[in-house]
Amino acid sequence: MSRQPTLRDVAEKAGVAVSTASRALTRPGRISAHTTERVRAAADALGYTPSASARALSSGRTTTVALVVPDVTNPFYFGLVRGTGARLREGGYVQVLVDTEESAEAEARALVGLRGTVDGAVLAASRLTDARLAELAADLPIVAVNRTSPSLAAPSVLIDTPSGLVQALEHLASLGHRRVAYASGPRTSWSDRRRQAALHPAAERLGLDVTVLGPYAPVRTAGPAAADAAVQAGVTAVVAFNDLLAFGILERLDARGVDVPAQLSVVGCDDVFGADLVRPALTTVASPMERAGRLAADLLISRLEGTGPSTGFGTEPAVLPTHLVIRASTGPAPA
Amino acid sequence: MSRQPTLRDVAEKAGVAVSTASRALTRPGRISAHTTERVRAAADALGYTPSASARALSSGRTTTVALVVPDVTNPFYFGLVRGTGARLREGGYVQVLVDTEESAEAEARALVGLRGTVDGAVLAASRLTDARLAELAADLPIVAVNRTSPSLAAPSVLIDTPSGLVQALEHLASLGHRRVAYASGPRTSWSDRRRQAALHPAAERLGLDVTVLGPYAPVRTAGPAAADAAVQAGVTAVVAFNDLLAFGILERLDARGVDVPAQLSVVGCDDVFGADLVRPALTTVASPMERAGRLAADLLISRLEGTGPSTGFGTEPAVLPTHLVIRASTGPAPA
DNA sequence: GTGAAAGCGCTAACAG
DNA sequence: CTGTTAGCGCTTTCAC
Repeated sequence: MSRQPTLRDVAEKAGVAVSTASRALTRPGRISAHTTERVRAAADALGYTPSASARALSSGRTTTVALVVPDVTNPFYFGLVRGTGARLREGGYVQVLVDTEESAEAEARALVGLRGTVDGAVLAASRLTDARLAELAADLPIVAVNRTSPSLAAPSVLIDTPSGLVQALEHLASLGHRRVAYASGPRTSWSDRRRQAALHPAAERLGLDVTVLGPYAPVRTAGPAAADAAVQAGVTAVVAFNDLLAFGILERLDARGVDVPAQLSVVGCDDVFGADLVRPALTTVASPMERAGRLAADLLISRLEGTGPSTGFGTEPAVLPTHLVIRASTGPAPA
Repeated sequence: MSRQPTLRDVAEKAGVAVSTASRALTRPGRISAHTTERVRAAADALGYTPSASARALSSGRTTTVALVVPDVTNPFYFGLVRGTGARLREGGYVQVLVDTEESAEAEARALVGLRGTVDGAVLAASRLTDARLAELAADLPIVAVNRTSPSLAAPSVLIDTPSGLVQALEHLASLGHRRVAYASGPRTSWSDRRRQAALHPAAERLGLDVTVLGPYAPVRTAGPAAADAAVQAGVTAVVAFNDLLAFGILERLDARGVDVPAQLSVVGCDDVFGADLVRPALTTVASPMERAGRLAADLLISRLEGTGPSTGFGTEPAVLPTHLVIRASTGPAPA
């Protein structure tokens, strides 16, 4: 190939002005059918494909949006990826996924770098400080998922995991458990704080004695420590910050010969891939991630296209309900 | 904010020409320390961030590359994502992930849409036809992973799963198995054909009787059918096209009360997340996906920067070895 | 309905 | 070392 054909080449070949060619290709209404046809023909005779950056530079729009996640390989985000992807595709946008590897700095860098490359972004579990987030949101339309803050000038959607945890507590209480442990997540985790805040009042109401263990990293390898701590604490049930942690707990318990659920019940959070693969299958709080993704993309699109509920700014976060999925890892409290 | 500051604003504020500002910001060598400092100061006083599309348009470089996968939520690709991501970051590139949802058309569309947005792309398990692939590769530097073709004018890296399968066969033979089944993948899968081709000669050499079952979709829900077929075939071991399928087989076997590995041994492929989570833990062929990712990114970068082994074109595919991970799902053949 | 021309923000020669 | 000057390929007024 000598050189990618440009719109100019197309126009020349069709015998029209570049502006006409541009219109014919992008706004098929205002040009005569005949001309449009000629241009179209010339375009694919030449194998013409528009330059994204040129188009972006002159129009200010890229029709692509970013989904920024802390870790693409965390199964928790799978549903989100699918949900935003589906809605975005319907809206004619291309989705690009950016992995920040749990780093606030990488997240900020990506967001800055993306300016001009994407029309907007959906931020999942953003690690940014409120201030930095607000600052970046001023430059790029943003929708946050599982993250919000008073100062945040962007729509957000929240997964109501705290209420799911309360359901888990009720479930355990109904099985006769009295002493349960909560294997907490990272101290810096906003989600963990929300969960703990919901846990204590519910425990009180249900007459449950809740011991907080941890904090633990939300990964499988942190499970053994949590399992040992739970056994030590003498509880009959343990609720984990997330499924990954619960997987590790299950493994350790198995290795120590502690029978689940006969001696100890285990509850996870998120219902990720694998939760029904482990033995015993994990009772867990399921989040409607795909719905969350669709909703987030929806909010972003209406913001981008000026449609929808005014600006969406200052709106209360959309809160999505979760539900408890009861599997084999929970059972009656030991006598 | 009224308007994003441009390089021009920075230059004005610093009292220099835009070109000087440009150089000060991007090539800190050729400008006096003093001027560079002034420009830098002006830039962040204004909160200047360069426009990606303008830069791309005029320089022809975007410093971002795409990783195109059939399904981002398939754990098989996790290592790849990490590998390319790491190498790309080291090289100063931004990685964007594109999910084609197993559709050749979406893949082609993405690739065309990406032209001008990315400098190149790593294609994992491309679904495109040879012709279409060659055509697109002419427009955009591409490196293929687990896909190659005679006509392909792009470097490629292959995972040598076939040899891993042969190791699995040897393992089974050494355990006394004589009759084994292969639960095959999609008929259109290039990988499956390669695997079958390796399977038969090895089986012959080892004196194994191999029955091919399927084809099955490479998903967990296809497992039960495969499990039933294996039982019906009267084999003592079954090797699955991939781990997902093996998971489904394990589940079904458990449900039917068939003891693994006492009555039937099961081997998977890929060693994905979850393989050591299931019970019994799955014996499987592990692929060095992270290495593959690094290598692919490496090849792409040297192609982009004109470094490395000439063009890399016409090069033989790089082949990466796999190894068998023996866990609890395989054992001695039943007497 | 169609053409001419003016940039979008930046980089890259080419002069000094 | 720094300023001037062209564009990169496209969209978009503004005329005709």
